Amino acid sequence: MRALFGGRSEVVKTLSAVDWPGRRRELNRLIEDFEATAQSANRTVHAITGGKPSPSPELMEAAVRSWFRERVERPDFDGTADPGQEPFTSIEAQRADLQRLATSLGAETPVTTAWIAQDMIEQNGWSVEAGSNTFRRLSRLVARGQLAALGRQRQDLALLPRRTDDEMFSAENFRLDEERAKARPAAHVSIRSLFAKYLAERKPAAATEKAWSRFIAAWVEFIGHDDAAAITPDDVLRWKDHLASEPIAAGQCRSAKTVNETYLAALRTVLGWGVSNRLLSANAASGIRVYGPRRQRTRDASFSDGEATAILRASLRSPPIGVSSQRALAIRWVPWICAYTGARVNEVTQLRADDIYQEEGVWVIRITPEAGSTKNHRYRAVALHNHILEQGFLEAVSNLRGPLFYDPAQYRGGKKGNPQSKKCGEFLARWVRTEAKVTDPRVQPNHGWRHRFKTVARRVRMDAEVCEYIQGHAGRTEGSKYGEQPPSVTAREINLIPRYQL
DNA sequence: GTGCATCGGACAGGCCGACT
DNA sequence: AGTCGGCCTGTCCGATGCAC
Repeated sequence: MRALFGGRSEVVKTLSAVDWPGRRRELNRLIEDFEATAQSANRTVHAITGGKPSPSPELMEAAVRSWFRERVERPDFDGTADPGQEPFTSIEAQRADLQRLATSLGAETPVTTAWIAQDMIEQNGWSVEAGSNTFRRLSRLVARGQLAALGRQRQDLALLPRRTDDEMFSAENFRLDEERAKARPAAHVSIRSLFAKYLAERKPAAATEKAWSRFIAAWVEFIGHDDAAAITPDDVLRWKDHLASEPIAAGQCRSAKTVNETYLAALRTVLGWGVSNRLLSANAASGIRVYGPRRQRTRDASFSDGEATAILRASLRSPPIGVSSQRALAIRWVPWICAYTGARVNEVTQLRADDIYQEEGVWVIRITPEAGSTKNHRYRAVALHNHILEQGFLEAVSNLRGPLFYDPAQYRGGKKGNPQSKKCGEFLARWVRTEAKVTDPRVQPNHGWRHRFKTVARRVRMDAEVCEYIQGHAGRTEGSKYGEQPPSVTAREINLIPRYQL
């Protein structure tokens, strides 16, 4: 192995890039190179040492029986061959050789026997050296198979009933082979490789990849192996109990929802993918779930009037000392946009300068997965409320380029699951707690706007279908998925929301 | 020291396909 | 078409680390 790494036991590389994104890219490239080298080295070592199993006598016998069955069931194996034909006579000529090999140790291996044996070794992925004892043993078994096939052929030619002279080819032995094959575990399938294939095919959102990677890792950690085919329902049950009873922070346990719909769902889905792609025979996690108490709600999820005005008032105060211009801009405008459009906070924090434009004479914001992500993977354009325009939002962003609420230059090369736009949303959540002093843990600091938007929309009888569109909910009925909500329509409905008087 | 980036983690929200 | 539940995604919070 060491020789394949230039005789070294350590690999040291120095990063040459001067900035963080560059370094991260360089590091990723180096890691990829290293892993590729390690993999190819592994393959080389594997090829040298075999790594492949040496077959047991039982396995070899079974393989010869399987060859025999295939041979005699082949369409060209019939009793019509003319005994005078060349192939027939040559087989007859080999008969004596085969007989000698099958019964005595020192005999020469006929070339056909060697070919069949070699083919068998390759087919089964065995490690058997030509000329080794195992090879000779296999050759003798193959010779017995050839003799039995020959005997069968002679019986067919002479229209004699088929009879098995060699016990090795008895019906009972074929039956036992089938039983053993059923009992034998399937080829090793690692749960990590299944997950990787699932990711490659499904291409889930970055947030999902981030979360599920942890769950799969937690599973492997718990069960102590990586073999997906070896997982039993009892294993999964033990994991379920462990997850539901393990104390997490503050002496609490995970909720049933967390266990069922994140940890178990991830495992179940990945195993299910394995089953549907014929890599596994059963989904060991299927149907396993925790039954826990329902969560109780003791207040409305939307901001109260007092909370809403507290946040909006705080947005007008000068921002905390030291925050970047982007964060200051976020504090000033994001709460207002959330209040008047009911958008998800990160749909707003990912807005770019180009996403604010005029259409049909109406100023709109474009919320699009291109900027980062949207939950329903769809684009939408939503009018800005007159109150936002009057406060000078357009002027505030008119000179900006690119993302409005975070600075791409600050990017250090983090994964897609932790984008800067989300961090801006998290920053605002903290700001709501500490600066705007909305501290009730039963209401979410940003998401509370979405609930409130819906509540207010009902109060002013906003058109329900347009409201769904504005908030970026997938259409509830088939009909609502057709057609568009033009800016003039969203403008009309959005301006039904009464102005916040501070 | 501090602001921002990153990651780990719990869980709420909500899409969407299956089932009537 | 409406309902339901599983799957998936986003929100929120905590901890830690780096650069200025």
